[in-house]
Amino acid sequence: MEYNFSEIEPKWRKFWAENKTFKADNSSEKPKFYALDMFPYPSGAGLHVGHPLGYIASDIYTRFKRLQGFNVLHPMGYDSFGLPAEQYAIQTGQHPVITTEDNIARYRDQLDKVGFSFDWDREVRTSSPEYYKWTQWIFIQLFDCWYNNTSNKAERISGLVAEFESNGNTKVNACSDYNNTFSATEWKAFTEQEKEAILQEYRLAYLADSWVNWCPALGTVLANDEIVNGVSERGGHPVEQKLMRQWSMRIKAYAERLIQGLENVEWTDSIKDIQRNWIGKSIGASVRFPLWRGIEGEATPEHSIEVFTTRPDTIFGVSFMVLAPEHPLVEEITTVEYKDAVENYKKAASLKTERDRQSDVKNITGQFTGAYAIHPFTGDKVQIWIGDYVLASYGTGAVMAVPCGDQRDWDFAKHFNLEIKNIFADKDITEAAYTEKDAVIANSDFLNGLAAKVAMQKAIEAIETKEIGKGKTNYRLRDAVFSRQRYWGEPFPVYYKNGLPVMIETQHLPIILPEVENYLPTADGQPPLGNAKTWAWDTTKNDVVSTELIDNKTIFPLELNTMPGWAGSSWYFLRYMDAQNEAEFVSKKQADYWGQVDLYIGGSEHGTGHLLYSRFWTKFLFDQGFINFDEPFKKMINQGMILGRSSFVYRIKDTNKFITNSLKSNYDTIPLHVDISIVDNDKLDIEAFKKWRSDYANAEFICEEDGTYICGHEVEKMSKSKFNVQTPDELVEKFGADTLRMYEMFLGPLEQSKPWDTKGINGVHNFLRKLCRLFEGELIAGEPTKESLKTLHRTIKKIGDDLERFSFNTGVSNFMICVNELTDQKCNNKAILKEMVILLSSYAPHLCEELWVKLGNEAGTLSYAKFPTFDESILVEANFSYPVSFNGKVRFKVELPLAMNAQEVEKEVMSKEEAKKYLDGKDPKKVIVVPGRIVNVVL
RNA sequence: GCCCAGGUGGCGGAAUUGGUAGACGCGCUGGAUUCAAAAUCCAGUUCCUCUGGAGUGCGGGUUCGAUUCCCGCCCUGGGUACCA
Repeated sequence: MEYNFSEIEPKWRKFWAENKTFKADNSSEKPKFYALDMFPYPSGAGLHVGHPLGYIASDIYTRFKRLQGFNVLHPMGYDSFGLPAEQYAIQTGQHPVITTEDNIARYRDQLDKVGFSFDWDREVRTSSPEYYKWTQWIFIQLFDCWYNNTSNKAERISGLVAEFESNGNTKVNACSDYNNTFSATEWKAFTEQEKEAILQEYRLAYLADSWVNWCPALGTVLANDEIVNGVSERGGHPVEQKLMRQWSMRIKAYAERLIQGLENVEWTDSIKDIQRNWIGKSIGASVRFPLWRGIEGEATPEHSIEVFTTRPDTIFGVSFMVLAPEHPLVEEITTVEYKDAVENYKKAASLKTERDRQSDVKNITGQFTGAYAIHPFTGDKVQIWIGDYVLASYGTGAVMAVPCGDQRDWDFAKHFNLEIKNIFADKDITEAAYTEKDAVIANSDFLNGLAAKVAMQKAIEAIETKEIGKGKTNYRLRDAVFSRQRYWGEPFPVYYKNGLPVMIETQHLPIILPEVENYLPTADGQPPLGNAKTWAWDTTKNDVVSTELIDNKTIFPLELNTMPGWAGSSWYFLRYMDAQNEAEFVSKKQADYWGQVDLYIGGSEHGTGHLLYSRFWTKFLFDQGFINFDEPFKKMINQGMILGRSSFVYRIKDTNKFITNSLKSNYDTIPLHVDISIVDNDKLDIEAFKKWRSDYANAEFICEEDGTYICGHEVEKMSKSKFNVQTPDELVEKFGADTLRMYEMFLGPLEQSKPWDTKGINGVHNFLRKLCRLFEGELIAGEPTKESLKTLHRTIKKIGDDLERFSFNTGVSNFMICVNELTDQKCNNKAILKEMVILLSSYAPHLCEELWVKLGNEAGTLSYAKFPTFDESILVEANFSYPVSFNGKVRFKVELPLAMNAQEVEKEVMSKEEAKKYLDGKDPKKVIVVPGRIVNVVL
């Protein structure tokens, strides 16, 4: 049988689509399996071979699960809100809806060519109103909830209001930035305005003035995870700190649960670590240092500086304090004498961008304020400084400086010649601070002689007894800014009444993104939605109306910001379960049936963004009883990146002459990227090169001896500008989808990054052709040979094991071994080939469908066939060829029955001629026999 | 700096529990077939000073036996960072 993939493959893809072969049932007697891929952003560039890598793996796995009798959910969709479509709109005026539609069509076309078993009836697009209706709905739920630290879950805001009305806020244990207390009477006396302002401090989605990362070049704020090395992840523009009124998400409330939850998921250690580090839990104590009032002479407890420390055991080592320049107390405490110096320092610090501050770590700066605090245990006066190594946004924005135990404090003390007390027994701190937590504490009153760990506990006890602080856990995780000054995102279902945000009732959703003439910010600096003419909420008609009608009585302005990219992607896995539901975001029934995602495959670059936010929303939806699981992704695999292999030609400087790779060192050359499509196995197609660009039409070449021009190569990220992008389409065209699927798996372990190289693709293609040759002659129905049965069952075992541990590359190898063996055996037995086809069908589904029919089976039944059962008895051997080693070096082999015990094996081996040769007349000190494994003779 | 992952032939990689290092594929070499080419088939392919020896980044250790376990170091990739 000829391997005519270009005929076979489209035929079966059409068959699957027409017969809805991969439609998932919403209820079934079978066990369920939910396999999810990270849905793509449909960019204009289309897919390159790196994109489908994870999809191929999950597709192979889900096809395997179907064969094992699972009801499989394997959906796909598009994360279709985002910046590139908007920027294209700004440049060309093309509406992002159109760009997005076009890109999705291209993606779909490319995806279809690979033969995935997606259930396309469940497709979601985050930018479609039917979808973002529910994103808006979830936002409203978050707005309507607060976090109760006592019950340790999100609760409705109405319950909080009821509590305020009966008891005020004194008994409330909430995750909140609100520090004041009020009684029930006081609460009732507040105006609506005041009440809402307080409630904002409790809501999980809240409006607040907060320091945000403002990116002037992009004209929007960015979340922490959207900034890399102090510049925007997209575009690399500078980012500055700006105080802005923005929607935020109180993800901090879930910090502890986000750490704890990692214990219950099967993710790699590395991605769990990324999340733990990002959340940044640190255990320590908060301590108040009273201010020393030189003039009044005594400290007043109301005036104190609160610090957070992870080393309360080192409290006797405190010799000064440092506040962040932005700390609110700075102005109050600074003495007249130091006023100008402090002001100057503050100004200088505020002018530094985030990036400057980061790159300037070695440059130690600070300024004494003239004020002193009183050490709560020793009563000593300690100087209060400001310094920009202390961050306003972490802890309390103030530190107790312990130079002997913290390198930054040590550096600061050295630089400004401040005291460095040594409170560690037998540790030298003359050259650097001692930062390990294993020292014995000295010079520390009641902590003397204690190990750091014990001292830590004791210090916290003392701090609590003295009522100057308490044990405390801090998290680095900040609340997530949820507003973006963009057009192409979900509009907020929010209008403003007297400056207060009001949620639109959920029955009026979705609030559809308005048309604008211009996608840029407005002249007065409003976000792009400020350009919309129809963008006001009529509370009598419950409809969006013209902004001209705004009267602030019944018609109010709508929110001009849109939601960030991660809004839609934080819950899409739930929508797939019930994608067509118009009444709910997902029905309880479907959410209960499908439950957690059993297998999630995607890149690890989402470790601090998407994977954290979607866990947060899942926990929230769980708290509110909408779903019954609080971790979205049970098992996750992070596929590695496929890197490009760029080809280079070498042009002699200032000429149009090109030198082949091996001779380039003899000349002064410039390497130039050359399109990989005109290079085959590093050999340049010279004619094609001349045609590639007009300036090369007259190029001259200095070639290898055999007249070929050999290119150099380098492994780099795939990108258009490096001419090293390989699209899957070309390869499907040339070799077929089954070859592409198997080759992408054969490249190496899924999780590893690896360079793309088409050199080896022939090997995989030849394997499929070799397989076809097995089907060329007449196929026989009778008993298979013992040999073939062995081959088959060895393969069943290996393929099954490989799939279970996601080792797809060894899976491909094992198929090759199997086909090589069956070819040697000239196997034409139907029973063997049938099982073989089922095994291979998840890797190479098109060809296997074809062979399945050739074997006399009904078309389309292969996907739901039964995965072959491994029969161990077939592989049982009577003999084993023992490798015999002397001092660990294998010298010869002896074939012996496996039934033999150790003594018999030893006797047999030692009686052999070869053994005598290697013994060389000596007596062995010891002979180790591991039955069925090895014999080792120690001389 | 700290945390995580990794380092094996010319190349991609295999070795699942401490037990024959280099499976499988590419590439390369030689041969068969062919007028020729493609395709296919057969044989070989870790290195060396080759009846032997060395060898899984480097140095040590544990063990009868180490790619695998332990200690120290080097390199590559990823994450993160004045986080108190």
